[in-house]
Amino acid sequence: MAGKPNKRRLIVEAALELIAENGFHGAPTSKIAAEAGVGEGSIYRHFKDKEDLIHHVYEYVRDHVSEAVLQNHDFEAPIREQYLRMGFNLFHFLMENPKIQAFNEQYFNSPFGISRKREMLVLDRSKMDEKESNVGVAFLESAREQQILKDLPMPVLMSLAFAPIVYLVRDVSFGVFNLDSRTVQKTVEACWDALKR
Amino acid sequence: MAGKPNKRRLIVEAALELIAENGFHGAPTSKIAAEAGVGEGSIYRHFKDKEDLIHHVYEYVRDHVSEAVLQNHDFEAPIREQYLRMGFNLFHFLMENPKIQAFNEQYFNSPFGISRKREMLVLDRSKMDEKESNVGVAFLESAREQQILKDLPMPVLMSLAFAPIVYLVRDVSFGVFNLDSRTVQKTVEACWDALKR
Amino acid sequence: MAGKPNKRRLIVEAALELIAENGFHGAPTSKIAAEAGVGEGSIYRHFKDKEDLIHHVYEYVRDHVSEAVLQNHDFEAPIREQYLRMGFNLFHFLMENPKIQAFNEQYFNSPFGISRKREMLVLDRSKMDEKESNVGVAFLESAREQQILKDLPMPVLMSLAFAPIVYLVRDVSFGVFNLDSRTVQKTVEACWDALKR
Amino acid sequence: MAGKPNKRRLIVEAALELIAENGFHGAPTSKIAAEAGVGEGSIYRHFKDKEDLIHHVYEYVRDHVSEAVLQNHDFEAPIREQYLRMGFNLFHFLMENPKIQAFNEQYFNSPFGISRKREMLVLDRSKMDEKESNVGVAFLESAREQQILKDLPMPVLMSLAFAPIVYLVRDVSFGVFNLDSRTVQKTVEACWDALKR
DNA sequence: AATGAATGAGCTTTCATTCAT
DNA sequence: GATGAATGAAAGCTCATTCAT
Repeated sequence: MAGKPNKRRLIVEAALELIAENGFHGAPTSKIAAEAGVGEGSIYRHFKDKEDLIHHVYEYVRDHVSEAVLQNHDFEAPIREQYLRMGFNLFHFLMENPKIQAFNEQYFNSPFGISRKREMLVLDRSKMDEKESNVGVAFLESAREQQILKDLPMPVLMSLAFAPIVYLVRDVSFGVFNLDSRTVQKTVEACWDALKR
Repeated sequence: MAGKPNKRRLIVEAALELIAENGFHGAPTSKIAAEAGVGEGSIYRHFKDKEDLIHHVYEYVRDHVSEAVLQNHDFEAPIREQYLRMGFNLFHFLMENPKIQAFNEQYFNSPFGISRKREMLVLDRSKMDEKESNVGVAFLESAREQQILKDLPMPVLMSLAFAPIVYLVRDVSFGVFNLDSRTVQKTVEACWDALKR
Repeated sequence: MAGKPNKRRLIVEAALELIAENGFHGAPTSKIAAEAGVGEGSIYRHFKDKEDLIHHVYEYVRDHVSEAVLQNHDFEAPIREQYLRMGFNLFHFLMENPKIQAFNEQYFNSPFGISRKREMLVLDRSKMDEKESNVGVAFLESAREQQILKDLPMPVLMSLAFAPIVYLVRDVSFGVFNLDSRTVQKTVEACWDALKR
Repeated sequence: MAGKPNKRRLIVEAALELIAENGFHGAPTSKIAAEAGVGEGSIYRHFKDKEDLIHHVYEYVRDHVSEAVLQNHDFEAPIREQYLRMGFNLFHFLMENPKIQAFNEQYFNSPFGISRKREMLVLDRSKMDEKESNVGVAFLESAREQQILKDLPMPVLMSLAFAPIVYLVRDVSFGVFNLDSRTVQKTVEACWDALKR
């Protein structure tokens, strides 16, 4: 299987690694190329420019997060169970992939991520949800319709559901403190208290 | 009072403005000096280097946030009221000071902020809380002791209490959507549901 | 005839077009290959390197100019008539083929053209004239021998005969002004005044 | 007098030298800086970018040519004498300053010079003549009004008057052949025959 | 023969920092 | 103290050329 080393992917992963560890400043194209084991010019065969590469790294990251969040998901389970599973999944995935977490934070607080957000606004809302929205939106929307969740706008529900988790992981990644699995569970349950009616 | 233009402060405020608006990329020392109305060399008389300056901008920002959160605070009010007031304050302060919000996000997700966090870990824990922790920690700690809040580690409580607010403000700043005052109120109340026992 | 698409010629013409329109800067080998409809590598099967290609473009251009100048030439006509015809021909050909004019100017004022000139100096003088000299030389030489023209060195006669025309065409190509056919005629006649004894 | 080495001028002269000798390709900013004896960054303190520098080199060159052409000019002398003096001056100046000639040719046949010409067209005609036109225009215009010259458009007169000289100098510069002073004189006189009624 | 992905030297430009004034 | 001209390392990107297919 495979065979071709898939240069494009190597470049994306090298960029992810370097940006996560050193920020955009610490990820010059020369280092990215070296880390990926390709020539500097090859980056520009696969991506229009550095910005384009970074957006593709984001998509790579987003897809992995989405996949992880849905791991072992049981669409028949009660809504609460479904949410707890997603929260738990997200927590553990980010903890085990601190680079992804680190990249995401860098991205969304840089001109790159901002311009991406801006572009998203131009797109039709439904399309945007479909492609972009991190699986969570659809789930929360349906739960809100079932009157299980508080009647709040979607961005608010998204924040209540996932922001504490992401913030916490950041602190844990930086080694500020540690969380045992039981506390993680209780944290996600607390988020549920914020969401539920 | 006043009289001296306080060059140091002018530089800090110029840096805050530029970084908030254009990111670290868009804030070269030459522009900061121009914006502050001082010579380029003068920055290095007041700060060891650019990194040092940026850390001082952070401190400036942090102090303003702390002050804003405590505005009109009634230490005698019920804990819930106290928290709602703080959440509300934070929300409105960040909304009305998008530059501070923007800077904070940039800072905490850049090598600058990370190295700051790393340094903080070296400091004595209690000292850190004293200097650093955004007033909220003391408040939450006492409320937890009174068994009003869930028995969770402080970083978890901090996340539940403030992360959704900060995330939401980011989206609002980017113009993704708008929040009326009533929804803000309900959002902070939802956070309280996550915190309370 | 035809049948083979003559890749070599396609490449030369693509290069001519691009260099004329965008200068040497705007004519990377990748674009030349694309414009010619061949693979990038194929250029190097037909030409040693880019410089070699450019010299061949020049030869292509030179041959076309020479042919055009001799159009409808009557070797029996009076010398003056012969010259006027040549001047007129040159003028109109360059006006109608601005790319050829544009390429020529680029070429003769670039390191490529200069090195070409240098090489020519090494060649035997008579051979050079035969191959290189734009038909005009032989004509002027014979007219000088007949004592119709001033007794000046050949390069001087060539300049008097053709330089004003070439310069004028450049200005016209750039759109600086326009020339009606009658003025062209009078211009060539003026050049004749410079040449004739 | 002097004292300051005038960095700006050093850069302009270094650029002139390198472009004249090696073409635009052979004049990277790094070499220009080295030749001028300044840091690479200093170029950008004095000029917006490389293009800006090149335009300034042109102005430097143009001013020197204009000055040289008017050397020992006697505005009271007969028109013919005045023209012969100008032609002679131009010839000798370019011969003695082959770099200026070489630069000029490069410039006017590059995107730089073309864009300059385009800009010139936008300017008011009279202003353009005043600032730009190489002294010759005013002279020829007045002579035409006095009915001494043929009644031809100004660009035509300019070509007849100066193009043969410039072309010849190019050949001489490249070492194709040599001209004694007497032949130069006769060449300029031949140009006069083209101009005069 | 023909291709075009891959390369890396070399380009223009920026910017944190220094230091003579 | 304060300045800002000068610097040069390092950045993003291009493109002539090669070579495995």
